[in-house]
Amino acid sequence: MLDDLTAAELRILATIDSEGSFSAAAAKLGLTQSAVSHSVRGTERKVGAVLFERGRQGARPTAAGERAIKHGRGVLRLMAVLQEDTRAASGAELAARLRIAAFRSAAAQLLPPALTRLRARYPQLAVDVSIVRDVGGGTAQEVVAGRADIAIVNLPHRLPASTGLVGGTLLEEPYVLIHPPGHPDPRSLPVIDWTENCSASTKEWFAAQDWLPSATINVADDTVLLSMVAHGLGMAVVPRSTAADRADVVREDLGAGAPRRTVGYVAAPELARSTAVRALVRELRSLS
Amino acid sequence: MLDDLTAAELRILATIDSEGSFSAAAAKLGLTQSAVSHSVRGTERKVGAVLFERGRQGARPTAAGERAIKHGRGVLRLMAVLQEDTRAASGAELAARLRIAAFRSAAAQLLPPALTRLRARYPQLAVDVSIVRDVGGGTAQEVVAGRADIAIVNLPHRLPASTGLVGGTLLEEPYVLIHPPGHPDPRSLPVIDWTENCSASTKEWFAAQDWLPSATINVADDTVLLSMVAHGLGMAVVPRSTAADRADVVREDLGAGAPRRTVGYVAAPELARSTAVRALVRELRSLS
DNA sequence: ATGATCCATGAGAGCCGCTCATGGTCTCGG
DNA sequence: CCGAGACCATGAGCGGCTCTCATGGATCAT
Repeated sequence: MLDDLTAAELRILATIDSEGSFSAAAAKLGLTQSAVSHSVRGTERKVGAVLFERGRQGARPTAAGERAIKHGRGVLRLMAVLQEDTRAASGAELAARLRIAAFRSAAAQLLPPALTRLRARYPQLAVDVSIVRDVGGGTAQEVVAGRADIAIVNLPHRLPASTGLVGGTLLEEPYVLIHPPGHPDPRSLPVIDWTENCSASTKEWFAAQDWLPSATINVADDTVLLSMVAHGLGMAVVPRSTAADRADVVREDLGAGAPRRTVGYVAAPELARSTAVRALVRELRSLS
Repeated sequence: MLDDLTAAELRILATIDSEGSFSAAAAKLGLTQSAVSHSVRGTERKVGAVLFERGRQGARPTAAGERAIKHGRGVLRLMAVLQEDTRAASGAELAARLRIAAFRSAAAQLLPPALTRLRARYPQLAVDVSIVRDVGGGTAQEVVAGRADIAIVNLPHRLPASTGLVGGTLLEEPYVLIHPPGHPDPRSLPVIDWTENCSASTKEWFAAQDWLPSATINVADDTVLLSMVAHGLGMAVVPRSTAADRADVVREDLGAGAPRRTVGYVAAPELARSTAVRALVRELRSLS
């Protein structure tokens, strides 16, 4: 009852959950099925609750087990961060693995310069970038599921606060109107929209205008969109940085009422304080 | 290097930090000084960094030690939450201890009804309320220092985001003007201000008025303030709930431009997800 | 010097978590 | 209906880890 749980026990709980049975977890962890059985029994005694329903198909977590597993994963993450972090603070190289989930345009525009500087500062830091389409749960879902340490998100991001994630703002920028060079009346062109575009604020802006776009084309990729605009197929409203460094389109400032997009990040609270995540956030912020 | 740290080791680190020496920590934990020494040596080996500078005055954490201790405290808190929480989920009584830090008026007005309902829901939940003057770091400081699980704060609250706390809004209410009953010209009375009053927004409001208070009296306690107003010593601008249920003062609505105060909470991220903290937040929110 | 603080270290006791071996229970397929 | 093959449970025993009990060494006061 007053006994501590060990990291090994928590790892066993988590592994049973993801593998689905005691024996599979044992195999995965290089242990005996017996060890796993004993261990679970022990933690159940310590916690004072039954954590798994054992059946022929393996083991399923009970309600209590769910909570234990969830918090247990948090403990394990935090302990990993503790080790990496104190090693880093002692002057050793930060030799961790940082898993970033980002939507395409962020990965293409924000991450390269930030990662360059991060690599210069921490050469031993291994970085995984996974590209996630920013629909549904979006990139934050990757953090919730434990597949990423930090997610780059478009703010405001609609995810129940109950997930317990923490985050912050990275940069804010206005949208600009882009159109083909040399067109006599760009606003008569059809609008090219982009699936992952944070459409709420741009839609609002369009609604407030006294002119209406003639038609709408939907495109899945921002590079394709830029190329279509450059070829005269239409005009588009995109974040300024998306259109930066393109000589083949014309940017038109939308003035004070321009829609703006805010890019932020989200991380599990245990990881938000780790050196690796904080270093990345610092680099991303210093870009603008 | 790949070895897990145990909860006992983390507790030893934290205790050395707060007690200042190996021997004092040993005494506090009911261990031998030898055990502490061995333990620290072991964790230093596991982590790969020296965590304490040993001197004649005891032991001081190194930079690496600071980080290990900080994260270690987080791990310990999270492990405690894990145990309480899974027990609660298994149908047992939630038998935890919830430490609340609040400023005086919140403790007096918000907490009593919320705690009544909390007690009805979780009879076994032990609650400690500590009153903290809302100056300087304010109540949030108590959470940062680990002396409280949740703090009631006035928003916006100015604390560096780097502390990694999470929080939210609980309620928002307007300020009202109160003055003695039956006074011919209440606005000619001196203003009684109150040290803990969230003065920024009320100062702004006064500055925007076309009349100026004749003088200012400062009082340290809201009950005293109300009593002074009731006795005709002056008038005051206070949050509406502060003046509620007082028949001996007159409340005057300040209209649409009235200053407002926002009350929120702040908690360590590990604790924000615990059943106890979430239950309290739920109760506090359902008051308004 | 002597004592009072610290922390370090070596040797042993005890506990805890592992493996090994075995047994129980349920669900298949012949 | 009876093995075979999934599961998980349990008891015995071994090894390692972490305690205590001794010391010992360093530094600072008186």
